[in-house]
Order: sequence, then structure tokens, then C-alpha cells
Amino acid sequence: MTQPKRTKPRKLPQQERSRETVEAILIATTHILIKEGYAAANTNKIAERAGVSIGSLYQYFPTKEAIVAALIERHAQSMVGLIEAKLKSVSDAPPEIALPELVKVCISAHTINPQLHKVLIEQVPRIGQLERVTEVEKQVTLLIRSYIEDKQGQIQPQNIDLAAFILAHTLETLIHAAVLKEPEVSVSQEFTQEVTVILLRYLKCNLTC
Amino acid sequence: MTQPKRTKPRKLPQQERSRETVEAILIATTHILIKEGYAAANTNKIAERAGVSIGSLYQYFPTKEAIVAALIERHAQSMVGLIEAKLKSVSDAPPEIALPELVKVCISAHTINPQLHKVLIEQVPRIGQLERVTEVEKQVTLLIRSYIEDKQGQIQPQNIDLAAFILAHTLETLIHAAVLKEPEVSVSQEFTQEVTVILLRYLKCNLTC
Amino acid sequence: MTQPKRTKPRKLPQQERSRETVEAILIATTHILIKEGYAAANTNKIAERAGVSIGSLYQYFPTKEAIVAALIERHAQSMVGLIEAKLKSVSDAPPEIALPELVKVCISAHTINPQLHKVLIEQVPRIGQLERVTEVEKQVTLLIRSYIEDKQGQIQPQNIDLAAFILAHTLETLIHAAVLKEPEVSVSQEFTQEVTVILLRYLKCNLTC
Amino acid sequence: MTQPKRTKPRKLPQQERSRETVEAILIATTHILIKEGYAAANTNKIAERAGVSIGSLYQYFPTKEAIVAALIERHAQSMVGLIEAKLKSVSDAPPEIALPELVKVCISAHTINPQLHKVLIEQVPRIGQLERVTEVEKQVTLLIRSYIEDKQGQIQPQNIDLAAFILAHTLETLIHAAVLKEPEVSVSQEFTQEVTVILLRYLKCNLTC
DNA sequence: CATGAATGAGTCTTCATTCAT
DNA sequence: CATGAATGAAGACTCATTCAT
Repeated sequence: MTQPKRTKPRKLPQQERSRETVEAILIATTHILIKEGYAAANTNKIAERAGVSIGSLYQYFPTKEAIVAALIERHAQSMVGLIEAKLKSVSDAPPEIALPELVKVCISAHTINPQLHKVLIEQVPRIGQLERVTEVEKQVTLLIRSYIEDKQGQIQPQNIDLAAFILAHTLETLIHAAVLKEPEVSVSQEFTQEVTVILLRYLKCNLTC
Repeated sequence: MTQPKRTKPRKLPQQERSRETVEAILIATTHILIKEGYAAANTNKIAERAGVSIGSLYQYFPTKEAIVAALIERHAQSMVGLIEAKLKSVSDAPPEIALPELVKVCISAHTINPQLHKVLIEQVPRIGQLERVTEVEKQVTLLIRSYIEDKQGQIQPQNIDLAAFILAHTLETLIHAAVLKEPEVSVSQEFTQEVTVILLRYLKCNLTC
Repeated sequence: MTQPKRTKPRKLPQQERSRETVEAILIATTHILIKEGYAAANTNKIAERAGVSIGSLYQYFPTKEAIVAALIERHAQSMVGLIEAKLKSVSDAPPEIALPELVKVCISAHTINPQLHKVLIEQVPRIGQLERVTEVEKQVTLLIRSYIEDKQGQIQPQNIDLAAFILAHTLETLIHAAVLKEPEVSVSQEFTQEVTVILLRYLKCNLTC
Repeated sequence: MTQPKRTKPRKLPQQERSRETVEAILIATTHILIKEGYAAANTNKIAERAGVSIGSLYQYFPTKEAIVAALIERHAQSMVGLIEAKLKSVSDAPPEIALPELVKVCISAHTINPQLHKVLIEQVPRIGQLERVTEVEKQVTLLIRSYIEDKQGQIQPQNIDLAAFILAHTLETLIHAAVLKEPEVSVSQEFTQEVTVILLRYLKCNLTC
């Protein structure tokens, strides 16, 4: 594999103007990714679109990857943040209550910026620091794991790790695929219902029903 | 987005010698993708590794993308082929029999060349003809749809399209994620069991169990 | 300058089939030159369009330049041939009779294949054997020179060489420019008239009129 | 025909340093064109000869064609500039005075850089923006047209457009051909005289003299 | 002699990154 | 710190020509 690159921001913006510059760079990158794709997102174009000189861009980001990594970080944070908050608020509720809520908030999370999400998933190579595109899934797995850990005894699956893996990936990828491929379906009541159903039955039913 | 590139093979090899050349190019590309990643797979390197001149490479593939597209095509074909064959052989069996078989064959399909599969999914940008990386999912969705269409009445979900979408994506992505992230888990009896369970309960249980 | 290349046909076609092959190559080249320009006329494309293998093409022409040179040769021959014949038939006529005829035949010559003529003049680099694109002008200059040499005493200009140069180039380039840039004008009676006029007055009038 | 290429300069040099870079590129290109011909003028060689990196070259010129187009533009400008200035200064003079001046200045214009002119005319394919090699003729035609338009009544030809076409092309191509093919002749008094004569008689004499 | 597979030097062009001002 | 000019390694692709079959 290609050798890993530095991705930590070179310096943290401390003054107001610096923060604006960083912001402009990230916004420009987002626009270019969405409109023209990852291959077209080169640093010169980003700098130009951001209204910043290429020199300034490299003041704040050591490499091109660092810019995209920062974007991924932010995007993942806002998605996971939503889900985390909701899971906390329903942590004591039984699955019948919690799961529908979780499905809904997960759809919301995928609707924050679906175009950006699509590009990050489909075009950004999962290499080096850019592997973090899948951060969301990892985080959600952990959150779900700690939720079902509390409910042991009330649920069917015995292997908590495996159950969390299955729940998280099923949730994530069903919603992800639906939002990207069937946008109208993904916002329908029926879709939310069916996703809830598959998860709930897995958690609660016994094999023979 | 960037404009799509030609991906149709430039000319079909007619003599034995040239068929070997094409084969060598595809094998070399596979090796490089696996060992060094998509970014490192440039046409000069591919030609060199294939023991073929760069000119010969371009006799048969008009662009770099076309080579990868051909590889995707082949790989998807062999995966879908396996699954299709199995689904045919169990088309009359009830879900309790058919699903475990389907899960097993799907794991086999993902084990044909998991390293290649990983690179194709994680690093190849889904742009232009390269979108076909997701061909497998589309095909599997269709196959599953026609399977459950026959079983209407014996199963819970009413909306066949939605059910096929959910079953196929759950199957595909659970196995995909497991093979890539937890290879040992993915081959365990327990994993096969759990995937079967989530699918089967979705198909057969009623909400309240 | 780039070093000169062989342009003599490698071997003369002696059997019928060979002559057909050469013919096909020249026709294909003409088509490509006209439709796609000189830059697009590569030997592989020519061979393909001619329905001949690239190997056969090189049986008859040692280089790409040789093909174009042969084309130029032919085209120039047919143009000069026309003009030569006419000048012979009017060699004894006085300028008042001969010049209008010459202008007319020269327009005809430029109408043999104006598209090819345009490409040969505008796109083929006058380098190596390809310099012969201007063959027509040289030949016409010689023909006109020998015509006016006979008429010394009846005409104004004293320096025969210079007069021939001026007459030939004026004739050639006026007609060439008109055919290419103003095709409708070039076939008008008025245009023929004016070209005749400028040549005739140069030959016959004295400076002060 | 091959699709036209971008020829607009990519970005205008803003600092002194970059203006020098552009200048160096154009000078290097001129040298290479003259010494080695159009076919040898590739961007790497131009950059090297200019003492500039290939990257810098592409900062200012999007394609190889754009460099040559800029050169043509400049060259045509300086030629037309000379002729235009002279025609202005003799715009009120009668043809007997104006034409000899025009012929002289036109010879001067062709002598600005005859070697470059030769290459531009003989080797640069008149395709896309490179068609502008013939810009000089168009401009001269317009200038002459407006000159003779004022003189209507004092001159023979009735069709001003046709007369301008004939005068301009005769002037241009006679001088062009002479400068290229017979350099010594082109600077002789006799040549200037004869060109003036052919133009003047066309303008002023009646057919029968 | 025909075929078409193979060759590889040669070009154009991009883009991440550095550095002088 | 900002600017933007400059860099050059790297990679995609073409095409005249040769050569094995």
C-alpha cells in the first residue's frame, strides 16, 4: 500500500481569521467533491474556490489527504453525534420503543448531507487516514453494543459482540443504500417500519417464532 | 463529475497469443491492486508486471479504467454465478431450507478472492463504468426478489420489492463487512447461523412473535 | 529540421492484386485526410480503412510520408496535366485568347478535388518529400514561362523569369484562395473575368496606360 | 477534423517574474520552430530551451497549440500593424503614389522574421485557432477594401469586394512567395517595381489599354 | 506475401508541494 | 502570514514500425 501521509492539521487556527480560512477550505472542498467528484478535487482548485492562496491552504493542512480527512471527521462526528444523543435518551427504554427511534434518527443522520456522504463512501479510497470514512459504522456498533449489553436477558442473541455487529451493519447499510439508491423509499413510513421490523425480530423473536 | 471514460475493450483478441496477453494484463492488475492498491495501479506498471509492452496493453484496453472494469466484470460474474446456481437449485425449497444455503453460498462467493473484493469495494471510485462494483448487489436483489415472489403467502412481508431490497442488502453487507473486518468470524458456524436467523425471522415471524 | 525519410514506393505493384492494394490505400488516405485531417491520418487507421493489414501497407510504402507523397504526386499530376494540355492547345494564340482559357482551366484544375487540395495545402507540413505540395506552382511557372518566352516583343515585361513567377503565382493563389474561401465567387463569370483582367493588363498594358 | 484545442492563455502573468517566463517560452518556441521545425517543437523541449519547468509552461498555456497560437497572434499583429500604419498615412494619396508605398511596406512586413513566417505558413497545420496564420491576409483585405472604397470613380474595377480580394491576395502571395523562394529577388528594386505594376494596371488601366 | 500482434520511444499534461517575495 | 510563481515527478496514451506466424 502507499505509505501513510500526515493528516493532522498543521496548526490549529487560533485567531478568528484563521478559523474562517479553514472553514472556507472545507466548504470549498465539500462543494467540489459534490459537484465534480474526488478525482477533480485538487488542492489548487480547492484553494481557488475557497478564495485563498495555495500557500495559505498549506499553512493549515499539510497534505491534500488532511483536508479530506478533516471533512470526514466532521461529517462522521455530526452523524454519530445525532445517533449518540438519541441512544442516550432511550437507553432505558425497551427495544420496542428504542429501535424505532434509532431507525428514525439514523435516517436523519444520513440525510444531513447525503451527497457528501455518497462521495465519501463511493469515491474516497479507504486508505491511510481516509479509512475513517467507515468511522460511523464503528461508532454505531459500539453504541449499540453498550445498549444491548444492558438488555441481556430480555433479548435472544447470546453473543453480544456478534449481535451488535449484525444490528449496526444492518441498520447502517440498509439506510445508507436506501438513501442513495431509493431516496423516496428511504423517507417513507413503510421503510422505517420494515427496518425496525427486521432489527426487532432479530432481537426479540425465538427462532421458531 | 468528471466525464466518463471509455471502458469497452478496444478489440477482441483473435489469436491465441493475444488472448494470453489480455489474460496476463488482468492477472498483473489483480496482483498490483491487491499488493499495492488502486492508486499504485498505473498502466506502465501493469504492463511491466504483465511482461507486456505498454503498447500491447493499449491494443486491448482503451483506458486504465477499462482494465479495472473488465476485472470487476469478471469478479462480479463469478460471484453472481455461484449465488444464482444455488438459488436455482433451492428455488422450490421453503425459506427454512433455502436461506441457510443462500447464506453459505454467499459467504463462499465473498471468499473467491476477498482481497480483490476488498480493494474493488474500498478503493475503486464508483464512477462511470466502475460503478459496476455494486453489480453484485443489484443482481442478488433480483434473484432474491424472484425467489420470494413465488413464496408470497408463506411469508410475512407484503411489499415484495422492499423485502427483496432489505434481504439482499442485509445478506450482502453483513457478509461483506464480516469477511473484510472479521475474517475469522465470517467463516464460523455461529456467524452463518446468526445471519440466517436475522433473515429468516424477518421473512417468517409476525411482529409480536 | 527532422531528417528526411524514404518516400519512394518500396516496390512497384506488378500484379493486379497489388495494384488494387495500393489503390485502396491511397483512397483510404484521401478519405481520412478529407474527413479527419492530416493529424488523424495514421498508418493503422489507413490500413484498416483500406481493408488491408498494416503489414501489407508497409509492403508497398516504406513510411507514412511515402503514402502522402504519392497522393500529392497524383493530385499534382492531374492538376498540372489539365493545365499543360490547355496551354499546349493555345500555345500559338495571343494572350487575349490564351489567358481566359488558362484561367478557366486553372479553376477546373482546382475543382478536381478541392477538399483534398485544401488539406494538402493547409495541413501537410512542407518538409522532406512532402515539400512537393507546391509542385503545382513550380510546374505552372515553367509552363507559363515557356508560353511567354515565345511572345516576347508582343508583351510588356522584359524579365521573362520574373514575369512568369508573377503570372503563375497570381493565377494560382487567386484561384486557390477563391476556391477555398469563396467557393461561389470562384465559379462566377465575374471572377474569371477579373482574374483574366489582372493578368492580361500586366502582360499587355504599358505603365501609364 | 480533430476536435479543436483550447488556445486561450490559461492565466495572465501578474508579476514581473511571470511575464518574463511567458516571454522566455515564446522566444524559445520561436527558436525551435525556426531551427528544428514544427514537428520538433514539443512542450518539454520548449520548456527546457526556455529555462523554465514544464509545469510553469502549463501555468500559462493550456496546450501546445496555445503557445503557437500566441506566437502567430504576435507575428500577425506586427505585420498588420506596419501595413496599417502605412495605409493610414497614404489614405488620401492616389494609387500611383500609394501602391508603391504599400508594396514596399508589405515587403518590410514579410521581412520582420521571414524564417518564422515560413515555418508558420508551411508547417503549422491550419486547424482550430491555428487557422489564424492567415489572419494577415484577412486584415490586409479589409484595409485595402476601405482604401479603394474611397477611390471609387478613379479606378476601373466596379466590384469593390472582389477587387479588394484580388489586390490583397495578389500583393500578399506574390511577396510571400518571393520572400520564401527567391529571397534575393524579393528585395530587388525590379521586383518591387513589377508588383506595383501588376496592381496598378489592374486598378487604373482599361481593358484595351 | 498477408496478417495482426507486439513494440517502446516519445508526448502531452496534471497536480501536490515548495519557496521566493 | 499571505501570495502565487515555480517545480518536476509521474502517468496516460499514441503511433510509426517491426516481426513472428
